Amino acid sequence: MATAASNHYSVLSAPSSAPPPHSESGSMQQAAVYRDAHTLLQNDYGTLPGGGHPLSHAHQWLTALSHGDAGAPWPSSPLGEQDVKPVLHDSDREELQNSSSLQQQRQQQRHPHHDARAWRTSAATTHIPGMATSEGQSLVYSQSGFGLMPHGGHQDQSDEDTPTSDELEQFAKQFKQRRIKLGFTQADVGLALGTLYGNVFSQTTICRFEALQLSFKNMCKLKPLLNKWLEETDSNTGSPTNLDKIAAQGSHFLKCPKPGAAEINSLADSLQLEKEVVRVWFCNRRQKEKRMTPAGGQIPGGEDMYGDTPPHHGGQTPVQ
DNA sequence: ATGCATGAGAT
DNA sequence: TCTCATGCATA
Repeated sequence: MATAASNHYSVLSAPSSAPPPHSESGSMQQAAVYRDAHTLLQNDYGTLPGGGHPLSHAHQWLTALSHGDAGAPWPSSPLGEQDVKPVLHDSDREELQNSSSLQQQRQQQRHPHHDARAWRTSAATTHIPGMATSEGQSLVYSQSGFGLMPHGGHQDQSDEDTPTSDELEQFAKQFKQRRIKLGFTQADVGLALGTLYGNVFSQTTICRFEALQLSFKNMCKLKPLLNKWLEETDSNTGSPTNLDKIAAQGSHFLKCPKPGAAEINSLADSLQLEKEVVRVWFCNRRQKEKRMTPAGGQIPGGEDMYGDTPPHHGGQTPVQ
């Protein structure tokens, strides 16, 4: 249960002297933010030290800031169902000595931690039994109610406009799966985006996207690009995967080990492979069949699975 | 995968 | 001056 580790979200630990409510800086960021955050946002912001700014649209989810003002750490959440968890910044301990760290702290801390989890994570019951050590700061993770999108506006578009955090989450997951299946690394994708649409991104960014560690706004911005890349790459690679193709040919072979030109054609077409490739595949397959069936001719079970079959000749093994 | 750093834009 | 988006370097 306490899977705290994996999700870094709570890191607890204020060593010995937990600093009292950090001033605004640190606390605010970590403090709040969760999917529902938006809701809160509006209320909270005003309180920000800087003088609340209109970041409303800016960060829908992640920005949940709290009013870090001295005073109350986080408002209880207006939401309703949330979990409260203790959070602490251990980082401070590293250098809670000087002020210089202030800036960094807030920035750094916030990213990795809450942003991401802000929207999506949450639910998991991971709550740390921990306790707020000395001061007991607690956070509120919301989780279930997300319907979230920015408040009352719109929220259901799936693609073009404002995706739901759920949609983003789903997309990210799907994206990662496909990317892997297609055999691309995060770095590849980032680079591809550059050559494809002009915006190059680093492995870091792609990674963060997949891990939902970017701000909501940022995710929304990147999604279309990644989606486009995915579609393009996908269609390029052909719908069927290499494995799918092999499997398809394999099953076809069972029915007709010696397909005619027409059949090869249609098969090649449906698999988006060159006719020649398919033809050779069948040749190899037949050959293999012979090899495996001794003169006596007692066929084993029928076929060995069709999953292997590396072509000899022209066959290149495109395996990912 | 993530800590730390930085430039850009908003305030 | 703060926040955000992003990247480098590295565990």
